[in-house]
Amino acid sequence: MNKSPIVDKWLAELQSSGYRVTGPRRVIVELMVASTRALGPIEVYDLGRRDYPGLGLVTVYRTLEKLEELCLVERVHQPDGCHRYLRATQGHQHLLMCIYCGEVKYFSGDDINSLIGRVSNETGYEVTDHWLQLFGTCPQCQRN
Amino acid sequence: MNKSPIVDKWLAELQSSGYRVTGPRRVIVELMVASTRALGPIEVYDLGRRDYPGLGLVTVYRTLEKLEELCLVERVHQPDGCHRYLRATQGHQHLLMCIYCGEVKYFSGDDINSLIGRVSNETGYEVTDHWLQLFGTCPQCQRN
DNA sequence: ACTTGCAATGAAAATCATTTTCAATTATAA
DNA sequence: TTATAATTGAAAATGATTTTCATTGCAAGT
Repeated sequence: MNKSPIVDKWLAELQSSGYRVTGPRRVIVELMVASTRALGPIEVYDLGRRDYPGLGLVTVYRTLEKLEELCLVERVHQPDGCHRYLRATQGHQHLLMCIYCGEVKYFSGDDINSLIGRVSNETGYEVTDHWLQLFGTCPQCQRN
Repeated sequence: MNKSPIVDKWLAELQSSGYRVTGPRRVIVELMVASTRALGPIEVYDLGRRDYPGLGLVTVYRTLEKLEELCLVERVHQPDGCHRYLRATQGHQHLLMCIYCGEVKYFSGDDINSLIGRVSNETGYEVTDHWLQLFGTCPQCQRN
């Protein structure tokens, strides 16, 4: 596994947040940094064990949770109710994800913040979360 | 339980689709027709047993599934991964749901179909599903 | 380098929503 | 009224995720 400044940055981020840098975490970070696809916990588990055979699924869950907390990855909901994890983008973007392989494309939606402000005013709701996501089949998976 | 032409319509819909009209289904249909909130399966189960004590949770799931299939209710995803069910609206609308009580407000988003068409063209993805949803706390629940 | 305390680990068990199985019941077409 | 296939509810199974807990191993301080 080659050195990557981004991997180092993530590990430093963990460290400076009071978390320890361990073997399992290193492997998971490397995977997440390298992937352009959104990965499910089991995928991370399977891929991770190639480099670190003792890796436990529980640790995968716990590490992804911490990385999400540090805004290094984001958790993406899927129509089937399961989740995938993806390197976080700077700023909030909207995405189109392939439901088969997790490949992700970003797109610029219309400004959702003004929509949220408007709807919030009209309804009196305190809006705490929003989803603008598209799902589909990527060109690659369409061939399979 | 009072007569309701909408309840009758739903039951007729079940019937004409080859499904049987049974006690449990009648109760669930009455609940769903009457509710302005999105209800979770357990809620439907608890409410339903007031009128029909023998009602089983499994039957709730199965009936909601059929009602969704007939486009009489729609299933709403929540941030926590669970689902709620809500009387379907005519046409596709976007909603803002209270994560505590399930109260729902509809809002007109910008036309999402043109967005989908555009993104689909640009990426080569075949878009099969989309989410434009807001979550928050309704005025009522903000007081509790 | 060497302790040492506390965070992190992995296995197993627990949980929670949902689905399946199956024997008993019941709606409805004939 | 009867026959039959759909429907039911209980219990068990499932699948994703979380918790528990005894063991391991970072890393801060000597």
